[in-house]
Amino acid sequence: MQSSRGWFSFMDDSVTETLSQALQGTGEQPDREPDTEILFGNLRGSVVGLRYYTGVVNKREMVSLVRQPQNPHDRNAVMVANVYGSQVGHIKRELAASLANIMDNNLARIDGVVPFGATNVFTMPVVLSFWGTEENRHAVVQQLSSHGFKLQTGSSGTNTHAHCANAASCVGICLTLCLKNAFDSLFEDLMEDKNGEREAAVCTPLLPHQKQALSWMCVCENSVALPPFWEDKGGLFYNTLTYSSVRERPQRVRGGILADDMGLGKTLTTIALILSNFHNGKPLPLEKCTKTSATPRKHSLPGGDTIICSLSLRPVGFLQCSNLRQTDCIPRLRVCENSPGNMPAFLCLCTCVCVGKRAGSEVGAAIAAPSPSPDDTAATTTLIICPLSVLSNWLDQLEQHVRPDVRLNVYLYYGPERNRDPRFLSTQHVVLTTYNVMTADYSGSGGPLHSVTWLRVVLDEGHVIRNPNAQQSKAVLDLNAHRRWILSGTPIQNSLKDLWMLVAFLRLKPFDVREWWNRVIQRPVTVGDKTGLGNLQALVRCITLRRTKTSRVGGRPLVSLPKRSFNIEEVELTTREREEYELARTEGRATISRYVEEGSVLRNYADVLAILVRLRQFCCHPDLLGSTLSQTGVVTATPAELRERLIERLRLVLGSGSDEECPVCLSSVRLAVITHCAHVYCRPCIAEVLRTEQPARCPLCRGPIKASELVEFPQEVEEEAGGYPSENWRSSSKVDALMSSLLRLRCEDSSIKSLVVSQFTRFLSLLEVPLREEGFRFVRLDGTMSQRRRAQVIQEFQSHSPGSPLVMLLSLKAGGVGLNLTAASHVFLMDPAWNPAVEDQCVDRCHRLGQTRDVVITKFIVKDSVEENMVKIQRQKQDLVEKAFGTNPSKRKTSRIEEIQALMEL
DNA sequence: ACCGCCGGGTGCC
DNA sequence: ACCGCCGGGTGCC
Repeated sequence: MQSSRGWFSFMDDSVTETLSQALQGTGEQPDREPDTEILFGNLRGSVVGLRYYTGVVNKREMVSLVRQPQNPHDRNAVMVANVYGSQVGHIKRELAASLANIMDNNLARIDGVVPFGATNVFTMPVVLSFWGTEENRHAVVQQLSSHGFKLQTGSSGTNTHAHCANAASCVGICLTLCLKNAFDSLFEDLMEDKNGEREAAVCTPLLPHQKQALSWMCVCENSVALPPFWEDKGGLFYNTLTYSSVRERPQRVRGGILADDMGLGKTLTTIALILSNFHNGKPLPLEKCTKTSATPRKHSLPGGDTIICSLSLRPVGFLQCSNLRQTDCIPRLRVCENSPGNMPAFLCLCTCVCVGKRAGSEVGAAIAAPSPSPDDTAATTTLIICPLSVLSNWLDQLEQHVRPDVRLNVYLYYGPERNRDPRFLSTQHVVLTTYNVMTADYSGSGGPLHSVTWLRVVLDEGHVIRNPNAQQSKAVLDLNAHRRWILSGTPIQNSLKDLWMLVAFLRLKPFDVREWWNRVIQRPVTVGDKTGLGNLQALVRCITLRRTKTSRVGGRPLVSLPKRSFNIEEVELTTREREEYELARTEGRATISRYVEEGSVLRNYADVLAILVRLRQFCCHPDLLGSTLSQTGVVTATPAELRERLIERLRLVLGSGSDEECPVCLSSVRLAVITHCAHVYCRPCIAEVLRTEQPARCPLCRGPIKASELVEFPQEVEEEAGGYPSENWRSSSKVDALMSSLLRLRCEDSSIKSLVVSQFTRFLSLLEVPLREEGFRFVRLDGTMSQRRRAQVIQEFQSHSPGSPLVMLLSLKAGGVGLNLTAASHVFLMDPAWNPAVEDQCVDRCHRLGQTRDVVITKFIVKDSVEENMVKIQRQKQDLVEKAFGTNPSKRKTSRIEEIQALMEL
C-alpha cells in the first residue's frame, strides 16, 4: 500500500512541485506571509545570560527571538525563547542592537536554531536565519554590516530563492484546478491507518462508514497517544521536528477533524458520539421518559426567535443504555437486537464504544480510565456551534435519531430570551448555538458560553473559523473544553493557511503557536520541501478522517445512492420563435465573424459574450432579453466611455446569473472582477497574475492590466422586484416543454417533487406565472435571499406534509454546497451551463444521502441552437480541464476562440 | 567562565 | 609606576 511508503513517494518531482504550489493558495495576503520570503543568509550569534532563566533547549532545537523594547537595561534587548515560550536567555548586546533595528522595521524575520552547546551554563551559540522580501535584502545586509556582522550566504540560500521565483512564475496557471487535487491527495488514503470498521458482523443502522467514523472519533477522544512528532524519551517528551522536549506529556485536546464529504452523515455520527462516548468511554446515561411526549414533535425553523426559545428545552430523544460489558481495549459497538420496530436506525445503538489501556472484565469500575484521566468528570455538556443555516438540520437530526422515550436535554441557545446562566447550560446534555450568537456573547472576552467547561465542543462547518483574525475565531479558541471537534467537508478552502486555525483549535502542540506552524510546516511546504510535505501529511493524517463519496470501505462504496438517469429533451422552437432567433443569430454571427477575421475576438470579448448570452436567453424565453441589450449601431465614443459600456454590459451578463468561467482556473468565476480590457477573472486568480508578472498582462488578450483598474462585481445582483403580471405574460417553447413534463409527473405521482434550475433568475420569475396558473405549490431559492429566508424555503420544500411545495425554482448557483434538497427526485435543467461541473453540483443537492427515489434529470436543449453547441463543448470541456496542466495560456486562448466559433457555427 | 574584563596590588632577578 | 605584570573577583539584557 502506498500509504505505508509515505504518501508522496510515488510522485515524481514535478507533481510534488505542483502540489506545493497549489498549497500556497491564492488569497490576498494581508500581513507578511512566509510564502514570499527568501533567505538572506545566516549568522552565528550567541545567547547569553542562560543562568538567569529556566528555559532549556536541545541540540538543534528551534528557538524564537522576541523583542523586549521595555527592557530597563537595553531598549534593544532581544529575548530568546524555546518552543514552549520559556525564556532561554538574551542575544548578546552588540548583536541585539542590530537585530532590534531589523525586527522593529520589519526588514526580516529571524529564525534561530541552537546548533550545539545546548547544555552550556553561561552562553550558547545560535544560528540566525534572516528571511524577507528581496527589496529588504540590502537594508538588512547593510544594517548588519554597519555593526560589523556579515551574513553567510551559502548555496542553499540562493537555491531557495531560485525555487521561489520559479514556483511563483507558474502558480497562476493551474492553481484552483490543482488545489482541489492537491487537497484530495493530502487526505488520500487517510483511512488506511485508521481503525477499521469494527462491527461489520453486527447489523446496525449506522452505515459502515459511519460506524467506522464513530469508532475513530471515540479512539481520538479516549486515546492517550502522543500528538504527531512526539516521542517518549524516558520521562521526557521529545519533538522530532523542533527538537524540543518537555517534562509534561504534550497533549492536544482530544478530538480532530471529521472531514467527510457532505452527505456522508457527519451530523448523525456526531450525535452517535455524544450518546455513546461519555466519561471513561461509557455511554451518556440518560433517564427514561415515563410517558412519551404527546406534543407534536414538529418545530419551526429559527425564523422567529421567540418561537424557537419556547421550543428549546425539550426532551429530544432517548438512548437506552444497557450495562456495559467491556472485554478488552478494542472499541466495541453493541446493538440491541430487540429494539422496537419503528425505531429509527441508530437508536438501537445501546451500549458504547470504549477504549481503555487494559480493562478488566468487570463493568464500570474495571474500565480503566484512560490514564491520565482526560476529563474532569464535572464536564458533561456538549456544545455544538453551527452556522444559522444548519441549525434546524441539527434539531431535525437529533429528533430523528434519538429515541423518543428517553430524555436527552438539548438546549437551543439562540434568540433574545436564551438562558444565559452557565450553571443551567452545564446541566444540559447538548447546547446548540450559532457562531454569531457565540461571537456576540463573547465580544472580546467571556460570555456565558465561555464560563462553562464543556465536555466537548463541536464546530459544524468548522472551516468558517479559518480566518484567525475574525472575532468568531478568537471566540472559539477561547472556549474551555476537554474535547474538540471540527466537522467540515472542506477543511481547507484556499490554502494551507486555512489549516492553521483548525490545528490551533485542536491545540496540537506546538503548532497552535503560529510561529512554529509557519516554520515547521507552512514555509517548508510552500517552498516545495518534501520533508515538509511529508510532515504535513503525517500531521493531517493523525487528526483527520476524510472520506469522499467515491471512497470505499472494505471494497464497497461508502454509500449506495439511488440510480440517476439523465435525459436530454430537445425543444423545437415555434416558427415564429425560430424567425426571431435566426434574426438575432445572423446579426450576432456577422459581428463575431468580423471579430474573428480581425483577430479581435478577445479584445471585444464583452461584446461577444453579450451576444451569446442574448441567444441563450432567447432559447429560454424571448422576454428574457428585456430592454437590457438594446445596443445597436456602435456610436463613436471615447475609449473611456466604450470601456465603461463594456463593463456595464458584462455586469449585465454576470448579473443575469450566467455562469462565466475564469480563464485562469477554468472553474466558475468566484469573486468576479473585470479587467479594463473586459475580461472576467476570479479575484484571487488575477491577483496572482498581478503579483507574479511584472508588468502584468491580461492572460487572455495580453493587454496591460493594473490592480487599481480591476472592477468588482456586486456579489449578488438585486433582482428587480415584482413578478410578471399574468396579463402581459406569454409562453415559450421551453416553458411549454417544462410545464407538460411537470403536469405529466403530477398526474403519475403527485408526491414527486422537482427542482427547476436556471442560470437566469429572470427566467425563474417568468416560470412562476404558469406554475401558479396550473396550481402548483412552489418555492423559489436564489442567491438574493437571506440565509434565514433560504432556510425557511428549504424546510418548507423538504417537508413531506400534504400541502408542501412540489416544485422549487432554483437558481443554478444559489446556495452553498451544503444544500440538501433530497425531497426532490426530478431535476429540470432549463439551460446548459458553461461548466458541466456546476450542473453536477446542482444535481448532487438531491442525489445524495437521504434520497430514496431514483433521480431523473432532464435537460432542455433547444434544437438547432447555441444551446446544442454548448452541450457539445461541455463534452470536450472535461478533456480540456484534464489537459490543462500541460497547456500554456496561449493555447487556451485559441481554444477559447475556437469555442466561440463552434458556438456560432463559424 | 578551562574564558575576557575590570581594577587593585605591586614593581630587578 | 603617567607603565607592565600578576592574580583575585566577577559575569545578560
